[in-house]
Amino acid sequence: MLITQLVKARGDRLTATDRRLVAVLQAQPAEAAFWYAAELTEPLGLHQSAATRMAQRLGFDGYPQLRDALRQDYLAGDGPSQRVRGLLERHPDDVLRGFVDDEVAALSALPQHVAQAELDDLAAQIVAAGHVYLFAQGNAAVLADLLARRLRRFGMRSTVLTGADRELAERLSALQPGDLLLACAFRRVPSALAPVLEIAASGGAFTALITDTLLTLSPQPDVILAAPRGGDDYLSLTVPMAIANALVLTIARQAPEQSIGSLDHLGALLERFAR
Amino acid sequence: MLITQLVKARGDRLTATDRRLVAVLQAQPAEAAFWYAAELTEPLGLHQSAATRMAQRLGFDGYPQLRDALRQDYLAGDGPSQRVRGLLERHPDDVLRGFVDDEVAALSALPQHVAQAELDDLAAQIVAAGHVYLFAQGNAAVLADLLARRLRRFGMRSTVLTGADRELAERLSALQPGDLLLACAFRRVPSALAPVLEIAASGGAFTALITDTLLTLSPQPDVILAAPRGGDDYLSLTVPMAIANALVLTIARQAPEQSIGSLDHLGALLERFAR
DNA sequence: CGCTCAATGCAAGTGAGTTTGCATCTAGCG
DNA sequence: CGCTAGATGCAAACTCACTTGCATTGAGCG
Repeated sequence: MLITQLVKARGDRLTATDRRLVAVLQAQPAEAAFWYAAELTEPLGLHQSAATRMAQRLGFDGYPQLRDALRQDYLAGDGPSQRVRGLLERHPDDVLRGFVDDEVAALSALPQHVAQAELDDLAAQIVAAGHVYLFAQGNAAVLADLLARRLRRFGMRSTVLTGADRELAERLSALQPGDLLLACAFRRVPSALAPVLEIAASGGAFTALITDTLLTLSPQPDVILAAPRGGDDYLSLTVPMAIANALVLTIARQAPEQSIGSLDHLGALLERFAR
Repeated sequence: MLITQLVKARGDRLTATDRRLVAVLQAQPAEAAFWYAAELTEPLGLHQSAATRMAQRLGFDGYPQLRDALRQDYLAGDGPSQRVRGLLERHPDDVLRGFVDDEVAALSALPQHVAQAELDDLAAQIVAAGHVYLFAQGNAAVLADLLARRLRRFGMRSTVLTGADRELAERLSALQPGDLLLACAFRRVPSALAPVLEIAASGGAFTALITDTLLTLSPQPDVILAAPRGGDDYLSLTVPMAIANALVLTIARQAPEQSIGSLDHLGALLERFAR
């Protein structure tokens, strides 16, 4: 994309305000191609001259010249005609486009498979839980890591359960009634999942599972959030990660004082490190 | 299409010249939405006032009003911003739906920001590299982990660079010419990034960066793959993860015997564990 | 054949959008 | 702490696209 190339080449001259404007141009290329300077700057509370100066810092005579360039770029590369072409004939060489198409399709379908009400339920359980255990094996481990990071930011305590059996058993030995186990597993059932679920359930913990197709397990988790992933051969974590993110957002919504307060606390701690 | 509707309704008042102009508007709706009156009329050897008068005969105050209508019609119908419509009617309580909308929008735009050719270049460098160093801090660390896992499956050696300065320095001490550094950084520049890039570059390594907005760094990486992430407040890793996945797929495509062979090898090893 | 009306080109006038000099403010630096 | 350089807002000046009155042309019609 032209605007990205321009920033790569001349970005060192840009100010913070310029970058805010550029971000808008990147996010809304079609609309921005029509805008006057004021239409670009006013939503950001900036004067229209900011647009002129950003354009000049990017090497153009003025803002209209930048806009012309954006129009050309938009019509040449990303115009609607190109788009339709893209959807019809699959791109044999464009791995990125093909992959993105699959991912978008899978992601768009996610709300049909997971209801907000289910997220609300699980979020409430997590907010109420004493300690959260996150189980994952293999690639799914990055999901558990991500969830652990986000929960930590909210001031919630969690333990990531990864690795071999002995490791798992050790970590689970601290489990108490009122705790919660959230497992992430895809395609195949990890051999450790059944015992972990059993231990958690018999220990009085609430159990939940984020998965793609693993709908029948024994013991059955209390909550299952399941949505198919896109693509056939290469399975990404986009869809389950979206579930995880939406879950985090739902938690933040349910316990705003706790989550926001924790972020403030985090900021204060960070400043003490910066000294 | 709007212009067709207008002619149906008011076409009886149009002159022969008007119809020639309308035909151009119908044939090139995307381009015409940008044109000044003169740009529309001059290719036909007509004066710009012809545009004004055609617009008036179609019921508009003047030519700019007609053009605005064409733009609206273009953006609403054929344009890529049907997603904007989805973003307007926001779901206040459905966190999942809102989040998915943002993510789909950002992901759809990804191919506009990163070209397959760029992925091809970087993939070739990675295939040729002796050792791959993956740098990431904070949330981005999950990305580095994911890349490390995928590369490992292809039989490529990699080192994840996370954590504090001393740790980084130790790991980097093994860096050799012909190695490759792939950094992941978003929104803010991690303080360790500049020295790491410097060390890698001066050590003869190829340097690359996956990012959202960090386009200007010193030293500048050899390759930058940049695409904005969706949403305003909550920034997910969906878009950068898609870049990473597409990169992995591109590598697999470029070095099929190596990547597939490694997977076979992995399967054989797994069986020996299962015994 | 000449009259009338509508269409079109021309060019001056108008107004919206853009640029730019100036003043203010902030951050970096000695 | 004061100084300098750069960034930003403001407002006047300016540019340029658009409109409109007028003149010309051509077609239709008595």
